[in-house]
Amino acid sequence: MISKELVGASARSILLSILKRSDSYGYAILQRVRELSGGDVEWKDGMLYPVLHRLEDEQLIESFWETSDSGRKRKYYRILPRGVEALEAEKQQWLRVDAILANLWGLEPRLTN
Amino acid sequence: MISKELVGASARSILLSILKRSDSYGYAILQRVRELSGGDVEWKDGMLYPVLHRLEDEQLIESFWETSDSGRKRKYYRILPRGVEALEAEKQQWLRVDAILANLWGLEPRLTN
DNA sequence: TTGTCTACCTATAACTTCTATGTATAGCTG
DNA sequence: CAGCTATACATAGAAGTTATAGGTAGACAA
Repeated sequence: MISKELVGASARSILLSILKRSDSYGYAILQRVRELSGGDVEWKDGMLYPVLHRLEDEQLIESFWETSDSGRKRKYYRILPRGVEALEAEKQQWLRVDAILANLWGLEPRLTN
Repeated sequence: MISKELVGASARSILLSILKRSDSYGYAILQRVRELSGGDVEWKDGMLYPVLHRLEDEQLIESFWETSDSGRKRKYYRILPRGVEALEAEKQQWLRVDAILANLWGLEPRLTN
């Protein structure tokens, strides 16, 4: 299990990264995260939706409704240019902190780009 | 500048890592962090002390007073065995999340040991 | 018709964090 | 020696965040 601080600190980056790859909707995102983390990161839906709404408020993503073949309605999210920029900034910050920790832990620094 | 979420998520690991290397006290820790991060992580003292007290409450570290040559009193902190274990756990968590992000970002996975 | 999975949403209690502020001493400079 | 800066520690409380628990509802299978 991953601590809630870490989950919180990585949530926006993970969400934006998933949406950068392709548009998606809440339920599918939850499954994707579970899959990516091998079950270590267990987001509840009640945690995900407020974050999505927040990202939308900040105009990093936008949403649109679609109806699936089964007739079920899904609210899709799409990353916006501002979101791509924000993701890049968050990535740089993550790598910066990672470098500090790697240094303290005597790990090889990551070769960025 | 690093976001407060990331600062928060890394704070305990950074503190425990510093103390694992050697005992230290608040003011010196602040300077060490500033130095390690090249100024990117700017902890205020009002942010540090509550975290130190918290770690002490959790018995991950302990404190003792010393008087420096200059006659100034300093409250030193020393990592406890439980703290070393906690640090190792936090490290594993960090690396786990880092692996997820590295995957999403198409970076080389870090070779852990 | 009962249950499970899909799908979305929100109020609020609980928690955390930062700001502002306080105390006090050492040592330097004019 | 007055005034300033750096050192050193501490906490109250405002402001903010987050997780829990709860709610709605349709599709589908047993």
